Amino acid sequence: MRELKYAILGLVNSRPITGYDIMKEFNERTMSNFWRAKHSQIYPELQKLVAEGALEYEIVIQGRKMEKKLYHITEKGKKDFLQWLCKDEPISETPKDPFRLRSYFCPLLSASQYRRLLESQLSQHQAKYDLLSQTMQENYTAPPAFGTDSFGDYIVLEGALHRERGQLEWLHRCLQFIG
Amino acid sequence: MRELKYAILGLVNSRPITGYDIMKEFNERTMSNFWRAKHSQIYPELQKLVAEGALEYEIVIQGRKMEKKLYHITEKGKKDFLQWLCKDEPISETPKDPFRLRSYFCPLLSASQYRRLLESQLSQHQAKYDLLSQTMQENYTAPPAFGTDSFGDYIVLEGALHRERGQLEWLHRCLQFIG
DNA sequence: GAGTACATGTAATTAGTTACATGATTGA
DNA sequence: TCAATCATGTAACTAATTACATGTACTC
Repeated sequence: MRELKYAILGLVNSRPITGYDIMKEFNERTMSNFWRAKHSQIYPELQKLVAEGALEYEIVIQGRKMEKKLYHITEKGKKDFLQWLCKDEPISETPKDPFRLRSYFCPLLSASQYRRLLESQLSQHQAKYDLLSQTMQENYTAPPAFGTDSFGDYIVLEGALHRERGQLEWLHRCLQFIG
Repeated sequence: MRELKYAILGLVNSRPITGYDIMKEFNERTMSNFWRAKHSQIYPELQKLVAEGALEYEIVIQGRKMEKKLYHITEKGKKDFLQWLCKDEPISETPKDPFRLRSYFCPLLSASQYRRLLESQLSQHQAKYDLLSQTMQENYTAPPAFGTDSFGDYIVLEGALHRERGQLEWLHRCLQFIG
């Protein structure tokens, strides 16, 4: 489905950007709440998108001589992206989840062993939830209006909070069962 | 992390089983709520597990001459599996989500276009939730005790319900914002 | 006899991770 | 000058999907 392609096109569409900054978006910014990619996947994809005519780049000199490639979207890239954006696709496959896989086989563990695993998951998910909560508080006093630039950011952050909340509730329920 | 390996070992550990039936577990049973695999991935992995000494098989004749391979777990396989099962691993990476990717860029769509996408997602997730709900009602009058065979089945079904509930709540919240 | 489900495989491709590899810039 | 970060790439490998390929058994 070339999702990485469209994730990149979306970013370049919003502003001229380097491969390095695209990587930061994927791994450190809001984007990381629903898509991640390493630089080793991003750079080849950028080259492919230039070859396809969806992107162009200019060389920019940083400092004395370091070369950066600043990518711009082309008309073709913009058309491609907007066409993808409004497509109504069936809900994606249920994501693979290694902890649920363990949980499925948990009757083979002792209660104390499984409790230990649950508590570890719980504390990590709680930390993640707290961090998301904090980001929300620090960045939004009120929900931004639909159509404003930050609306996308806001709703996916809301989505991440809902997802973590569901996860935490489930983990608490599991703990409750094993007593 | 060889998760497919352990998913298969867990199934074979519970009973002697054919590759075909493993495929059914992955794609039609409870397992499909947190792990999926096609037969083209399962059969080679089974061969690998036999080569590793984690599984053995016997040929069983079905009808006149059709050969089935009935897989059994070995002591080594059992040890491998139990060792994996009690391992406390860090929470898995946030799953990739194509609809959230679209949502992130939704300010480029009109309200009616994005509403259409949201409503489509909503009805599909609602249908999934209803199906899970029904499965729960049909199979469990009361939660099974920890340690019983059906406990694993039960909690991952609970997990799937929590996940879908979180997703539905988020989609409703998005709809609410665009009015 | 036809259609569906049972049963098992391989080949080609795409997606993604880990490791290898290099060099410049910035701030302490 | 040292360390962290900026910046860009490739190679090897693992994971997963799609397509190709074949034949049997069961039920209507």
